[in-house]
Amino acid sequence: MKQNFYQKVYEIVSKIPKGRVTTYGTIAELAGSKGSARMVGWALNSLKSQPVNLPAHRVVNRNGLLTGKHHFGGECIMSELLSNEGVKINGNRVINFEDYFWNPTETIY
DNA sequence: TGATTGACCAACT
DNA sequence: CAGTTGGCCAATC
Repeated sequence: MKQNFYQKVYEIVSKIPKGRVTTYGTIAELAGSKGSARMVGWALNSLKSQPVNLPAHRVVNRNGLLTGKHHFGGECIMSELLSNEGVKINGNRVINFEDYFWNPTETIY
């Protein structure tokens, strides 16, 4: 069975290593639709009602900004989680984002 | 079924 | 610098 966009998103996000972050656009691209970064957010949004536990806090926007922080149930939750894993956060942005950036294609291959 | 929305991205005004 | 527009695709109303 072909994996849907959702399925791919879940798969990729669940594979994000601790202390790393990735972007919606990258996930969307790997999932098969580059322009569908919004769908990634949609998928993650559905996670709130699902029994799975994906590190969605490790997914940030293209600029390394924590755009989804408000959807974690709080404004500090996302930054707290990331900083707890070793990812330094400056307000709503990941410090040294390029250095923390995780490329799914390298791990999933 | 049609219209709206959505945790984005890029470009333009 | 802030606001708008177009694009992308699927879910929800």
